Amino acid sequence: MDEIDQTIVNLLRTDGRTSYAELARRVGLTAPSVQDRVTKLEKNGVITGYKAVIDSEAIGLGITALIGIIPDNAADHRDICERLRAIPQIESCYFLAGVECYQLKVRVPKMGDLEQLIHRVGAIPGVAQTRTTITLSTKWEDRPQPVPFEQAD
Amino acid sequence: MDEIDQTIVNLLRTDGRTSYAELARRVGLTAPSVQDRVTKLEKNGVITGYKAVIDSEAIGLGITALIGIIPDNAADHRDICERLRAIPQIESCYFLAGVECYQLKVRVPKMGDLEQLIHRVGAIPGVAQTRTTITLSTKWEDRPQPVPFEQAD
DNA sequence: TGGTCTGGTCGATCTCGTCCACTTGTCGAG
DNA sequence: CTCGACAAGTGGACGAGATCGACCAGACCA
Repeated sequence: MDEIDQTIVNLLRTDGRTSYAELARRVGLTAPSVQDRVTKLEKNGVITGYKAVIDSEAIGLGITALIGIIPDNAADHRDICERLRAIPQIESCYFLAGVECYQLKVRVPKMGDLEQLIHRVGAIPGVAQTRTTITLSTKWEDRPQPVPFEQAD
Repeated sequence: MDEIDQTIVNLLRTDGRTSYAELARRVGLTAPSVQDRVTKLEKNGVITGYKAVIDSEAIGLGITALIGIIPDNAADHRDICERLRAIPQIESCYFLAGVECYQLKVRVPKMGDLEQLIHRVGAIPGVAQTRTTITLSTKWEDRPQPVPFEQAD
């Protein structure tokens, strides 16, 4: 993971469809060697995938909400996690240090769907309480921050 | 935005580097027509970009935290938002319906950086209080949820 | 000194992206 | 009913990109 790898990662992070030829021009190498580096970055788990960024509202997922989960004492986290994973509307799931030990980011088409979703999460064994916050607007999301400095492989 | 567009969006959402030729095979069209559809989806703001997904830990951003912001009465939200945007470590920023009117997702290399960041956010005029929660682990993040149903353009 | 390994270049070949002309189907106006 | 306009797709052609193998230079070590 040298400076060239960092540049490649930064470029792909901002535009995931940049061609190898273009990357090669940017970093001053040839396409095959860039491809080789990218393949290694993928193998090493630095690059874990590529995604098109979609406007949620445009595909009918107009409502975004954050749901905090407070567990009870008997909570089986493995089980909770599995059941959460089975709910497709949960786009992100963080395990937190705090009273609310999970935070979920969910997206649904309508308020009724959110209500249903909250009930479904609340019904999971081990979940004592949930706290939902509606997002009024997303100022920005997943903005790529440049690779901070040289880093071991 | 018909069924074919939805399939294309779903495919690109899971793998943003899928070639037009491959998309064409999947949806039963030719490459040029798929390209035409994708271009339109980009123009209409359905597809807003493409990103490589990077393992934050692998690039030295091992610490993820959520910061809630409680504003004071004199808060100028335009100004707060601008100042937040200027902080690169803030990867996402949501405007919420609640006492904590913003929630930030931040990533930093070390705890010291997080402390510094909290002070910087707390020093923004209009910010009365911040509440930071460390994420112990990210179960999953930005999992693409399929396009829910037919949707007007 | 010589062998090996890593990371790069070069060139050939195949696929893909992209442009353009043509076709088909739909719909509204005359 | 017919005509023209428009949207959406097809097919072909051509240039650019992806990909593979062969080869090369420097680092490292026995």
